[in-house]
Order: sequence, then C-alpha cells, then structure tokens
Amino acid sequence: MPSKTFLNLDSGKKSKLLEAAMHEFQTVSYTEVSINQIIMNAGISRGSFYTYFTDKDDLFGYILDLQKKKIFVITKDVFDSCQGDIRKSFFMLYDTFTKIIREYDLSFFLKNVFLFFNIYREKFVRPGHDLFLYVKSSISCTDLKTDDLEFVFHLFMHNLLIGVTEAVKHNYIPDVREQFRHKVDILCYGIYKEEKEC
Amino acid sequence: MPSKTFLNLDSGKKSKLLEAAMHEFQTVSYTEVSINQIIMNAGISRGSFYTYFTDKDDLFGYILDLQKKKIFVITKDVFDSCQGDIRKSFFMLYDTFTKIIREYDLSFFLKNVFLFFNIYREKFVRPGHDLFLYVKSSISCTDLKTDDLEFVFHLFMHNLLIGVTEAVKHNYIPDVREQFRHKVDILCYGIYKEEKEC
DNA sequence: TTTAATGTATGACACCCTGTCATATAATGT
DNA sequence: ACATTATATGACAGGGTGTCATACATTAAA
Repeated sequence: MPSKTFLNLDSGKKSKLLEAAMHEFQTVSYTEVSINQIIMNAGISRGSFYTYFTDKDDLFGYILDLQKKKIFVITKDVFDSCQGDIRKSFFMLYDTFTKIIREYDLSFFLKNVFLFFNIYREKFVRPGHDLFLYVKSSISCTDLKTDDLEFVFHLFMHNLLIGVTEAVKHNYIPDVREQFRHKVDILCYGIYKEEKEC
Repeated sequence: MPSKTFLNLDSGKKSKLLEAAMHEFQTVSYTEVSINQIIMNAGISRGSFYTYFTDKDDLFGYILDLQKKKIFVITKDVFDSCQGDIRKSFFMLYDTFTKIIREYDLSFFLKNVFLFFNIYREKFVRPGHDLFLYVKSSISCTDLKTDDLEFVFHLFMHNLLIGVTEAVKHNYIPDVREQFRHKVDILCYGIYKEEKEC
C-alpha cells in the first residue's frame, strides 16, 4: 500500500503520478515498466517516488485496488439484474466488461494481467477473497448440485477472466465471445450426452 | 531457439550451461533470473551466451521445449491406458504429474509457470497447438455432447495446469487434489441438479 | 605448408534500471 | 522565532543487459 505521505498529497499531484503510471502500464509489458519513465512523465523526483511506494508491485497493487472497487459494484449489479442466475449472469458479465473496456480505455488493465496472473488471481479469483462475499447474497443456488457455492463461483470467475482477456487480445471478435459462452455452458451442463448422466 | 553454435557444442558444455540455467530458474522468480548469474555458474563469458541465445526468453523457451517432449509422451500414455475416457484420464494425469514432479526435481518447471503463464499457454494449452494433435486419436468422444473435441480438451488441460501448479504450491495436500477432481466433475456433469438439465 | 575462410570465445563498453540516503526545503504548531 | 515534523531531492552504489571489435581455433583450399 502507498504511504501516508502519498495519500496526503493534494489530488493534483496524486492523479498526475497515477496517470503517468497508468500510461506506462498501458504502453509496455509489466516487466518492462520502468519507474524511471513514470517519474519523468509525472515530473517528480526519484526520491519522492520511493517515499510514496516501496516498489513497482506496490504501485501496481494500488492501481489494481482502485479498479477492484468498481469491479465489485458492477459484478453485484449484474447478478441482481439476473435474479442470481449464474449462467445468465456470466454471459452478461462478459458483455459488460468487454463493453466497459472498449468504451473507457481500461484495456491496459487486462493487457498486463496475464503477466501478473498470480497476483491477479490472489486478488480476485481465489476462494476466500472478498469479491465472493460481496456478491454472494445475489447468487441463487437452489438448483445447484453442489452446496459449495464459493467453489463454483471461483470456477466461473476464472473462466470470465480468461474470456475477457482473450477478447481484449483478439479485438472483441465474436468467435471469442462464442467460445466463452460455450465454456459457460459446459460448466453449467457438462460435456456428456444426457444418457450418461441421468 | 538457440543458435546453431549452441547446438554444435559438445554435450559437456551444453549441459553445464543448461544445468546452471535450470538451477537459476529453480532458485528465483522468472523476473529475477539473471543471465549474469547463469554464465558465472556455467563458467562461460557474457559474449558466448549471446551467441547461443538471444535473451532470457529464448533460453527459457528452449528449456521448456525439452520438457514438452516428455509431457507429450506421458499424456498420450495416460489416455491410452484409460481407453480414452476423459474424466478418468484427467484424474490420472493429475496424479501422474504431481508424482513425477515430487520424485524428480521438476517443480521449478511449474513454480515459474504462472509468472510466465502467457507463454506457457501458447505452448501447451491453446487450441491449434500440437499436444492436442498428438493425443487426439487416443481420446474417446462417442458419448460427448459437443463435436468440438479440441475445445473440450483445451478446457480440461487448462484446468489440469492450474491444478498441478496449485498442488506444487501447497505441498500436495489432499484438499487440492479433491478440488481438482471436483472441478473435473463439474466439467463433465455440470453444476445443475438433474431436474433442470434433462 | 601456407593461406584463407569460417566458426567460436571474450570482456570492456555504453546504457538503463533500482533503491538508498544525507541533505535541503516547506509547513506546522507553540 | 523556534522546534518539530512532513516532504522533496538527486547523486550514488550496485547490478543488470546486449553489443562489438578483437582474438583465438578449426577446417578447407591452394
């Protein structure tokens, strides 16, 4: 997390740094992101940066957190508007997120997510983390086989993450969307023909 | 790919470099892997390294390729011994890979895979690549809903990759194995109770 | 055997990056 | 006016990368 010093900064300075950082994360891959570049664009000194953040991961984590909140709200809204139907919700989440990413320039956020996949998973997808708790009450589970809803949510969420990332990568071609929906259907109904499972 | 010069090297030199590289990849995270360190341990000069490989990615790609061949054979064997049953095969693949990684010291290979996830996916998991072609004939698909076998394979394989990586991370606790098997079952039979799907 | 040509090895060099720290400056409270 | 605390700075040490002119070795040809 950023230091108190950073948080106390007037919002002009703060957003100037944040914007420079965003731009850098947008432009090059995570490994190539250079703090040198960021501080040059933000017009602050090397020393200042290190009184705000401990390192690149710290900075990225903070930016991720800012996005996280938005994602929470959006996700919950989708579940609510689908009356908790998982299949419908994830179909809609795919469309919602791809739309947002296209309209606002958030693609950086996902572009580099694969390079930072482990952290990202820790923050959003893995069981025990708070996105599930936040939307839990909105999910209907009466017609589910398993009672381990968190586990199922985890599985779907992971799939969504991959789907949206692929969409960004391949310029939102319908193929990717179809593949995603196909996967959701497999998660819902399985791969076997009826005879085998009933 | 490595240069001809490297391939022409006598196997003593080759394996000395490869061992040094393996050791480095085992010890620190992908980003932290230093070519400096590798050449020091291998006892070769900076210049030599760069006549063999273009950069770190090139070296890692080569090491990955060496492992890939083994993985192909193992995977095919498992499918054959399970008469092509997908569910059975993936249960067995999990056990086989975790066993191999425990017995031989291959854990490095997966330890860093998440940090390099995008490359890894390109090489093994994504459709269009050759692992599927290699094992295709061993998979039975008569009782599958979909005729897009490659797609299903992709889905399962991805899940396997995550499962095994988790296993390595969490020291092969039975919980992770159970979770993996649970996921495979969801992929096979879906999440909904019978009433809904029949 | 001498010469040419090709293959291989080297480490100094230019350049970039990171994290620290002693020091300078600003802001605040008393 | 002074002390204290908060903020800003850039030079510096240490480490990393990729290149290149040069040297050495091996093989082929004359």
